[in-house]
Amino acid sequence: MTDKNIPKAYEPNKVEDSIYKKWESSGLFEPNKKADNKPFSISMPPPNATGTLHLGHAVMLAIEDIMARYARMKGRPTLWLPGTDHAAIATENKVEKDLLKKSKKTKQELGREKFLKEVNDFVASSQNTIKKQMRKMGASCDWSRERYTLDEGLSRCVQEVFIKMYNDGLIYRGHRIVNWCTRCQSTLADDEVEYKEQYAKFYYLKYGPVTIGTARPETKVLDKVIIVHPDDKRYKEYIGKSLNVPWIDGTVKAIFVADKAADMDFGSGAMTITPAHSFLDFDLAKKYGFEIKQIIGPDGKLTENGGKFAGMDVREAREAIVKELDKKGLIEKIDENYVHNLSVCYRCDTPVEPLVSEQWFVSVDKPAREWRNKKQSLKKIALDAVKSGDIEIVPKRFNKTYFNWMDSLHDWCISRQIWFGHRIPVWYRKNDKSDYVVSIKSPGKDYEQDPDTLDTWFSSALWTFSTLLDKPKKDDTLDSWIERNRKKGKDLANFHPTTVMETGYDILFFWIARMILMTTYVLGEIPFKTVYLHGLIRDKQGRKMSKSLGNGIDPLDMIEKYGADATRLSLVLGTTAGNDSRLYEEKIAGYRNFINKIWNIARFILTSDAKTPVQTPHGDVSLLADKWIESRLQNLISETTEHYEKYEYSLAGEKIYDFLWHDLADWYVEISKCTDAPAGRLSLAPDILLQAIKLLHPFTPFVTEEIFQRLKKGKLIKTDDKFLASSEWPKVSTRHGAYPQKTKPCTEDRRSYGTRVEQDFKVLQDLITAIRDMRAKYSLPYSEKLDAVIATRKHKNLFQEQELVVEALTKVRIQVLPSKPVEKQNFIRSHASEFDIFIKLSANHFKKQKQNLSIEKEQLDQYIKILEKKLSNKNFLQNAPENVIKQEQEKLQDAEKKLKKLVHSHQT
RNA sequence: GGGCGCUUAGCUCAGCUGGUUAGAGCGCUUGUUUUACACACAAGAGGCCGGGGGUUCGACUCCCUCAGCGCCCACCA
Repeated sequence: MTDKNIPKAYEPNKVEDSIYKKWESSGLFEPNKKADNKPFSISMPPPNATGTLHLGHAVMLAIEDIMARYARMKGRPTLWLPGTDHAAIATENKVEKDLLKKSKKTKQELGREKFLKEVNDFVASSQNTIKKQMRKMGASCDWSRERYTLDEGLSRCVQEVFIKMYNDGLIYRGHRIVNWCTRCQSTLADDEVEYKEQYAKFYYLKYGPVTIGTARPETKVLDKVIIVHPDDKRYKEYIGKSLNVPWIDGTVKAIFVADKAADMDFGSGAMTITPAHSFLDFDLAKKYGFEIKQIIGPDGKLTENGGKFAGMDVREAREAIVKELDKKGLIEKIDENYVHNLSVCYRCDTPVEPLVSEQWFVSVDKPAREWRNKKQSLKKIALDAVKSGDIEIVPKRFNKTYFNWMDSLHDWCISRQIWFGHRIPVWYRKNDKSDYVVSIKSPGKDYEQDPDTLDTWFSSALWTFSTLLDKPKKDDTLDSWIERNRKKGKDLANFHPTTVMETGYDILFFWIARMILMTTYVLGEIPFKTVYLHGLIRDKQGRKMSKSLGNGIDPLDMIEKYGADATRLSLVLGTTAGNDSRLYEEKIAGYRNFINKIWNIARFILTSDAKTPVQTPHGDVSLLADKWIESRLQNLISETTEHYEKYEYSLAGEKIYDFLWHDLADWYVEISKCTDAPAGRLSLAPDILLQAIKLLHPFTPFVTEEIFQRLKKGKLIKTDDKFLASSEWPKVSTRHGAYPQKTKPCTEDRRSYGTRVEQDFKVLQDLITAIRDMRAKYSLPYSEKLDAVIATRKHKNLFQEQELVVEALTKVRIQVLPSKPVEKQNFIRSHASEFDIFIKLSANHFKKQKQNLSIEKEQLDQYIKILEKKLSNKNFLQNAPENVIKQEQEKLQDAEKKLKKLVHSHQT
């Protein structure tokens, strides 16, 4: 069978989309019900519904697709569940900005309902973009089960979980200090705050008999408690006393309190506290029962407590207050070079104000539920899930990071003062906030729903199981709903806990930790058995990719230019779990070349008519090359399967790459080209290629599928599989009379790696390379046929057998002898450890070679003499700088080495 | 301050539980229109595996230490 209609170069954008469509419509992305192995499931970390595909998504999709495709081919019912995230603050911010630009209106002006309609419209229109882009990547996820964090089922789940937690006393409303973004007008969780180092003025202020330091004088208006360390001798006399102190807005009555919170070595060792605007001070105030008075309001302006500064925004107030302090002579000095960690909002970069506010919290320390026969807190359970080994984190070192974070976890503030998201299912009686009902439906007309929404991570935390639940019934409670879904045949029963959670290490805390926290609570089981963390993609210099630096790479551009397969390889190969990797275009181009290489191996096989296809794997394989490639393939299958199992995708991919290019293409195909072997021999190529592209398919689904279809159409392989994507994973076998597997190093002789066949073939390769080397060194073009004598005892039979192969690949006719030829005239020689090569040249040619040699040798000799003379010159040695002498010595050594080599290789 | 990672060829990186001659891609040098591929082929150059010390028959690999780079967490009034 031949097919001459194959493009010379693989053209990904001509085939990828249609291949994807065929896969998707065939239903192969849905779990195979006939498969009877243990199920494999993976929840896709949902990209933001309004985002576009970036490299972070691309890596995620590439790795997860590898996992899913591998599992599928291994015969496991495989579910990779896709979805999108409403990304509350991020989306709301975006729409807010657009709105302001478009119609110069704020969201408040528009009103809640209309604004939410805007947001939902925007989501609906942009959601499809990212879904299309995910398909471009080749992601084999089950679109029939696609979910959205704000869809009906998930919203219900979120609210039901809230209610359950409230009833269990795990969600409470509290007046506490929180991080407040004055731009978003909302609270932020601890980990939604970022810190930016910057220079700030640091003021030393006279406060009665002591000096206090601060970078934020505007918060200090009402300060009247001085904390000093109990062991601090300087302030011993004051402890417990109170005195009148002239201060910003008149005189305040200040008291001294001893607490170890004060650092004796920092500043003056004395500090005043601002309970309403500092986490540490808030705790101290609670501890001692001090008054907590708000100075800064949610609008970022000073409240009426700020006296004459009330109404000023923070910056203004700072200036005014510093002026006032200066006027009163209370400024001792100002340090201009103070490095300050400014806290900013992770979404909009606005400085964050810690302030006291009434919010909803999840308690992580209260006893929550039974876990291993003991009632334990959310935190304890989440710690145990990893400590016990039930959840395995890859790479392991992130266990420690996880424990550290979990250990120091505080109660989680879950209410956000934004509109887009899951509204808190709490209803207040009008005019009385303390009279409220927690329920999904309104309890009555005189009730109003809490205007706040839930932290976006609250819904994400339920992702692995909430996406597997069926449609809730009207009167379902969380428990009845879950109970029903635990029944045999239901997705939750089949696929939860999920097998793997794959994501970037940057959201270990945001997401992974919270999923563990919430899922163990709701279901009493872990959300996933393994967490695989990938690293971040950086540019070639190792910098983060960002819009402002303009160093970003758009994965879609790369797919367009080089194909999805090449793009995927560039994101997975040469990387390891948990480590960042660098990406640049040449790297992708390199993998494009590889894809093209595979294409051309297939093209060769498809277009060469000399070979009879192998109908069935058979035992009659007697040629060394056949045995060798078969042995290599079997090793490849066993090695790469092991790597896949251990999540070592980079290693697996590189080994397949190496096999296809450097074993199959460079040697097997080359040999098969030039041997006039009997039909049926050297014709394993189609089958070997098939096995290899199966192994590679999870990495490069498109090109391998395209090749498979063409091999099938050309009847070069025997298969009933509709798609390569749904074919069976290769198994290690001894078919084709393959030799036994390469084993671990033997105990008695560690040098005897590999099989006999592979060793023999290696020697053959060495011989061919050595002859080619001689051709290059002596400038002997391949157009000139040559004769050579190979002297070897050890490999006499091998070389004699492989005479034709050697001749075809080197254009040198060889004669194999057990010893060196007697007549050595006109021979050039090369020596290897187990054989010697003597190539016969014509008398003329030989003379020319000798001349070349002698000229080169003479030049080197002269150079060495000069250097030696220089280095024995006392003057030079005494006066020249050390590094120059060293350089000269090195030059001499190099030259001597070169000469030795030259003489050696030209010996006749 | 606490924790973690990295340092291997010019560049970007592999190298699993210690064991052949330390590998790959790109780049470089030389040659080649060899009937799959110039997105190619062939050959080659290039490495005290960050420094020092230790364990071992044997260390890129394990331990200690120093140096440089990077990340995460905490956060100082």
